[in-house]
Amino acid sequence: MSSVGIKHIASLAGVSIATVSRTLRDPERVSESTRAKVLKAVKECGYTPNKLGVSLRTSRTGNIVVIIPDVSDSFNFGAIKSIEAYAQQRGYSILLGDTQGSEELERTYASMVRSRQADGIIMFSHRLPFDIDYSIDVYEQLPPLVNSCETMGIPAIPFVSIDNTQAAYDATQHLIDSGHKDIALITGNIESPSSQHRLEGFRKAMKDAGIPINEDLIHYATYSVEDGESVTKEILQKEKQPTAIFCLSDEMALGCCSAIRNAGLHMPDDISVMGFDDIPFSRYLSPPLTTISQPTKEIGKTCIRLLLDIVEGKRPEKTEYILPHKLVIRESTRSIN
Amino acid sequence: MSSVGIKHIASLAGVSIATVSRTLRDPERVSESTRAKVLKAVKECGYTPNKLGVSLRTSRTGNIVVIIPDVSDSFNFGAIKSIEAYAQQRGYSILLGDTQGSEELERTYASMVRSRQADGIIMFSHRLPFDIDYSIDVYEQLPPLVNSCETMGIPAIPFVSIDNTQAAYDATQHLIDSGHKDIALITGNIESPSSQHRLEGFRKAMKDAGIPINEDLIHYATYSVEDGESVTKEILQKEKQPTAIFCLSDEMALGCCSAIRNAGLHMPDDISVMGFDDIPFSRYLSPPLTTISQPTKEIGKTCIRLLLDIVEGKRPEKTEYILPHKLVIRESTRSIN
DNA sequence: AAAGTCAATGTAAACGTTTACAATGGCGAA
DNA sequence: TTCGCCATTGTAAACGTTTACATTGACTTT
Repeated sequence: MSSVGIKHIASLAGVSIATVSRTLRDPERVSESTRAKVLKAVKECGYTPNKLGVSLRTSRTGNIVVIIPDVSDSFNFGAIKSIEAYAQQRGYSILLGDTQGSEELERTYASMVRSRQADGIIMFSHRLPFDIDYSIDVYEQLPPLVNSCETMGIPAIPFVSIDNTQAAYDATQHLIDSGHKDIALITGNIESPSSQHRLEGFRKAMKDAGIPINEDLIHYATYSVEDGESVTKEILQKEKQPTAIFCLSDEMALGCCSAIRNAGLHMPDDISVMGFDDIPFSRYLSPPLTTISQPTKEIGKTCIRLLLDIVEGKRPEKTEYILPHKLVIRESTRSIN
Repeated sequence: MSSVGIKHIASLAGVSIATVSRTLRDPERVSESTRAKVLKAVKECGYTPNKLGVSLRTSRTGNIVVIIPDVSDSFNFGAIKSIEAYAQQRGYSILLGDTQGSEELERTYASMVRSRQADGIIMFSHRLPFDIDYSIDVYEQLPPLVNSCETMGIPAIPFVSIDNTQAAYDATQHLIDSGHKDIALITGNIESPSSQHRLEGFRKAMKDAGIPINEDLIHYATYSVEDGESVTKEILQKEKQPTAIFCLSDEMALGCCSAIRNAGLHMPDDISVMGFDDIPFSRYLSPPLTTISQPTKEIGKTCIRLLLDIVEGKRPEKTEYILPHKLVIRESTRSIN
């Protein structure tokens, strides 16, 4: 991979470097004949402008970094895809940063904007990935940043999400309407606002229905297949079993279903399972999973639109964007009335 | 986000910019007292070196771009994770580029190394993402590049993969050993070498067993859930049905299983299903999927190790790295002897 | 013919670093 | 005292661009 610069092209075409630059950025500004000469030289050398030089000069990179705790969590796919599509439309590239949940990696990727390798951040996690000094203006210290699906609880940072409380309320309500009273709940990482809100929604629905909550039926775990499986195993070993299990993510529900099957039980006859997220796989499970569907495409698009506006200097009107969710009833739950 | 540069720190600490740079890169080279002054100024301003400036000067970025047709294909997870882990260990960052199968996007991401935003590429696709001139030395024109799971058929480009032919042979052999003769096959995108080799392995196993191949049972599709589902639907509508279906990816197998269930049939009693890849979900399916397991962690680690060596100037000894696969027998296939 | 306009191009500074080379000064050896 | 050494620091060039400003010369207007 040889390295030709603008100077080389300039001398090859017999013009100044300014003319080469102009030919490439703003072709109208040069005469047709010089343009031809320059483009010929460019083609001959396979010249590509050094983006470092460009970005250094213009202080814009055209890169957006998307920070995700785990790319392998299927829930994020929809959002990522629409983020990519829209970004590309506006001339930006998306750099995906998978952090495996590590705060250190979150900070590493986030530092790409501080160190001028990217123009903004979309963050799928609730931790602020850098330190700020709350004694001085917070706004001034923030890079362009939008929160997806989670919130950091800092008013200056816009976030896009569904109403997790209401969604969990709706899911719980559906189970209650179907006659379930003994409902076990498996949460995601309880430090994340999304988990907290979903738990809250569950409690509220139970309370509104006048069903006392048995705290033993609330299990604290993480949004992973493995936890769904191991916690369900525990649940099934107890003496008194719930008639339904509400998993706060579909990934967990997947593990949950597997544990139920391994115990020789059947869904939804022996036990109902409710998921949350509606990941692409859920409809292919057997039985297909009843769950809460999030408008991931819309979430992604809203995030990136918001972020690019901020990058380009427009402050967003709102700082909270709550998008509608949907209860998707499939075959993993049944009425026991 | 204020923007302080090295100059500002220098004047704040009362030293030259060279000293600031030295303090940060090679602290031993400055006296303890100046070091203290500089570090104090750095902390006060929250100074982070502008990576563009650094990279421009040093012509190294510390970034590796990983180009994947589709992050949502679960098969890639294992490799990505180990790539990330090892890269971080060696001080590099991974930028994930999802291309949605678009050649244009492949080229966009690949151009990051030509435009000096990244040092090398790991490519999960079989298309060369830039033009090269075969009339002059190919080696000279290639950026640091390693192929994962697919090969571009260019000897100068190292690739890491399993022996797809043998793996498909083994899978087919297992079905044959179990008494299956009428085996339907669903391929991935037949332009990819991996699909071609797997198909080849299937043919060879059938031939070696003396079973004539019914070309009507070979279906050309893509490695997606949707295709697995629709093709299986077709298969099940035919008069004479196979006793087994071999899907060349687990994603397809997932759709295949769903179609079988929807047709009111049961696995493995009515029909056996063989997958390929052993994605994380496969063990959680009902019934758990019999499939070929790829050593994704090893593949990823080999790729990144190879690539970083190339980036740092060492030519790899070999250009072909074939890692061992494994037949994983679960419950979606049965013997009909 | 003189003045003014305008399109096309060139010159040089700037972006933020690293680093070769030069300069400084303290200290020990002769 | 003089010299050389060495640790520490500074100066300035370089990396590859973009762009404000200056220059040139052709053409129009008076």
